[in-house]
Amino acid sequence: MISSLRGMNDILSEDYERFTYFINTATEIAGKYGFHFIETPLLEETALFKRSVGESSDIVGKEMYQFIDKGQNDVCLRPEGTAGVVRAFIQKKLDRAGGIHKFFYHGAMFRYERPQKGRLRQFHQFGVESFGVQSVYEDATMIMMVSDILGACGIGYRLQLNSLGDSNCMPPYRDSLVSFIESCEDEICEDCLRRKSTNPIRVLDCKNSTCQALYENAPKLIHNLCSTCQDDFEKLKKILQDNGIAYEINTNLVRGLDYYSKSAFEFISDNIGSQSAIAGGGRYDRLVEFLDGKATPAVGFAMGIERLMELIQMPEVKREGYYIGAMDDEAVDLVMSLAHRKRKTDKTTIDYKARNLKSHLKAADKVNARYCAVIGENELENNTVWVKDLENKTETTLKLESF
RNA sequence: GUGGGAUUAGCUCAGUUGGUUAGAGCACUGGUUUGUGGUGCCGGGGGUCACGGGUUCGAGCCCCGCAUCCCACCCCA
Repeated sequence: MISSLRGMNDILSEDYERFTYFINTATEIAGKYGFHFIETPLLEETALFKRSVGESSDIVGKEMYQFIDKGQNDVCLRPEGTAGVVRAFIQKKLDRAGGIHKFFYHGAMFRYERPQKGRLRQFHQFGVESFGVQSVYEDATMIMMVSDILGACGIGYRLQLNSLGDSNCMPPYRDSLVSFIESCEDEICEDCLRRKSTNPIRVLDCKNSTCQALYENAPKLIHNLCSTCQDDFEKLKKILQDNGIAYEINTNLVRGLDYYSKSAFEFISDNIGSQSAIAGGGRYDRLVEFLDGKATPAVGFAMGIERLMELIQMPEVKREGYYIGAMDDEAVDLVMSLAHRKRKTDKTTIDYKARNLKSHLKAADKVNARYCAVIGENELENNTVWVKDLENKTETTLKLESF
């Protein structure tokens, strides 16, 4: 037997119901916020991710499905969604067109990691990207949208916030942090030593307890923001407060992708195991120019659909449509024609075999039909059909024409 | 990449110190007078006990290997 690759799952039956319910709910809300669907390729040039996600990130460093195709192109299955959307935005020259452009997407992402609860090699994200809005109100709007989507699905969360600064305040902060790291270089772990030269900010969320103890005294970016970043961060907090969205500040929230600046946020669930981030995002004002576009402010987020699946409160399933069955072999042809007609307007299930009434009622119940319609000898003689409403338990006999 | 656990029917799981033909519940399926479902009753099918070796008169059970899954580290959605 051939089975699916490690970390790559089939989605069907009840899982599929939940999956599509989420997509539909999120799509509807994104529409209300004025976002439009964008589909980008699953396969992109490797350089796109190296330049956007960043070579220092784990994603690019060790998790990409990268290979050389038959035309000798170095390509990658996308590990995340933002890079492709930004590439499309630039390629369609929307950066030069100016104005505001808002997109949402959903689809498969690929990361070569060891699978565990809430972590797959092929997983699905729903994400949005907003281009051309520099205002911090848009950052708040992103968070409100995530909150709305989670709310509509009945999912509880904790929201963590941080500011990563901008090109004014980040570089000097980085320098002072590097000096600090060097001051205790002998005591930190190997990973941190590597991070010092690749992406020093990342040492802050090192899980090693010795390191954490040392970093207690490290300079915090949040205390070294320039006035613009500081003002925006204060404003963001105020907007969230005004709109009843609770948050906690996590100064160690740095996020694994290099392109973020200013607002960074993560939505956490405490009910799904150790892979607890259900949504994450932030501002990435420099990314469009890093990818050779005209400088354009941007902000976005992504949600991990598989992680949300078990948290979604599904609406109650209602009985729907018809089940049609025959009690006499002579009636099967008629049942077939009736079903064909009914399907123009209603969900209809039929049984090709003549059975007794009880069997048909059982079967109708099992497919969750609203009505069970049966044709037996009596009905055949009179050109009628017997119909029972399985919800109200009422029954009638109708002329075939009026069924 | 590093640990730990698991693997017996479609699913969830029993299976005694190693001893006949490996079980249960659910699911599936047939019947239950040609007339009433979701909740009655009676039947039925379904297993290379993950895979490969080894020990033994004898292995689902013990030993070794391997694969896969799960959980965690790491990182993230």
